Amino acid sequence: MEISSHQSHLLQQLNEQRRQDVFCDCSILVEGKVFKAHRNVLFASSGYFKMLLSQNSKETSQPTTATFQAFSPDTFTVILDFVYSGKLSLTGQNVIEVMSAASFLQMTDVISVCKTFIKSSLDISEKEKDRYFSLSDKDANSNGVERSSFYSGGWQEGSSSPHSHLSPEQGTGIISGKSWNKYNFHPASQKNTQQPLAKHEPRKESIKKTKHLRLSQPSEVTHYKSSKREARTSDSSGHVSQSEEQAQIDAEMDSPPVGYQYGQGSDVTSKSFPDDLPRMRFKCPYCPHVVKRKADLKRHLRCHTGERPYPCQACGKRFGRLDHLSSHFRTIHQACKLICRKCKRHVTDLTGQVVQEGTRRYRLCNECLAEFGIDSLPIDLEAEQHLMSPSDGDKDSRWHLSEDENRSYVEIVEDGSADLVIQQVDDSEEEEKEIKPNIR
DNA sequence: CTGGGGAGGGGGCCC
DNA sequence: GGGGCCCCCTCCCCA
Repeated sequence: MEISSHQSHLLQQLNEQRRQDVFCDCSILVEGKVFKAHRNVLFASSGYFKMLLSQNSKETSQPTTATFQAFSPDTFTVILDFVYSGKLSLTGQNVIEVMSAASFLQMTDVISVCKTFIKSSLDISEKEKDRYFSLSDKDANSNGVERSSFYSGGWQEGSSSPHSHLSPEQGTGIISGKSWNKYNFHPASQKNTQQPLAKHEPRKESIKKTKHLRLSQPSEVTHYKSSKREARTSDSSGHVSQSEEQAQIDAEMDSPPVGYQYGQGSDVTSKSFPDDLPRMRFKCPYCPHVVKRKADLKRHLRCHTGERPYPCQACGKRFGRLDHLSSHFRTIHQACKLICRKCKRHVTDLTGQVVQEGTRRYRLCNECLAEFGIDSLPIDLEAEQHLMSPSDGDKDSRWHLSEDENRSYVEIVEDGSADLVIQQVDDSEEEEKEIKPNIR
């Protein structure tokens, strides 16, 4: 006979003991703030503590003290509250740090939930953008989703699916039922978890990453490839099956603790964890990459999440970085390079002209123009400037066009590649008027 | 098949 | 922290 409330009751009791500092035999110091806890609970919840306390098992008479500087007390509060309640309080503000801390502490279930949270946030973001761009989309749902979600890792007996996943849309739910603590000991038990790594994986870049990160990683597939690239990768080596992807996650989970491997500002006072490396670096929860700045980590994370918040208003191609969009726009749509596309010679407004082919622009020298028998066609530079000039506002609305401008945009886009438009360009003037895509 | 060039993408770092 | 520049690498196309 099994009493279903026993587990939750037991956890509640332990939580009460923690709050009242009863039987607490472990102190965790986080940036000067002391957290009391039970080593049994920490051992059962975190791979990191398991390793730490295992080494300390022969000295059980001594209270264990651990010090962390890799994350804030607030973050550790979230983690500890989860350990003792199964409830994870995630917000858009803390999710990265909680995930980083969970990675450090080898709490794979927390990492999974954070990943799901981030992914869901991105989904929402994408939906909102799509809705914004699509005037006809009246059926968009999931409005007003609370970005701060409360994840309840249950000890509930009735949780049938041990790996059910939540999204912020769902609000509250169960992480992994009564067996959540098992993950910490046996990360491989996540093999069957339906946890997507991310909505959009970066294109296959394993070779490069291997070089940079000194870690072999399976190829990854982006969903934003150009058609040809997509066709090639989707049916060849670029394709990664769900199981392979999961295997990657498992490999990642099986890897040594972040702090142990990279220093990451951690310090365990009573134990001898190496800490030679620079402190206060930001560790990517998806890969071994470490950056110095949080902003760089945020940028780096986009290559895992596939988030591409910067669409080119001229061709629709999306970019994960504004500078990449700018570069793309200058190169593709502005013909900034003063080089003849055919003969590669340097051209100026006197020796060559800008050719417009659909939304693409490039320069041809007069000789090549004559060779191809293309006559100059007038182009409304003013309109072009209006078309390309971003308006004020947030990053999504910067490119929004007035109705007239929008019309001209559509016309140009629909020009197709067959029609070539020659534009007289004064280089000096163009530089002054330089069009800034998506830029303030 | 191969090499060159274009384009995209990632990291470091400065402002 | 965001924007932007520079550098480097990879992929892809094309001659």
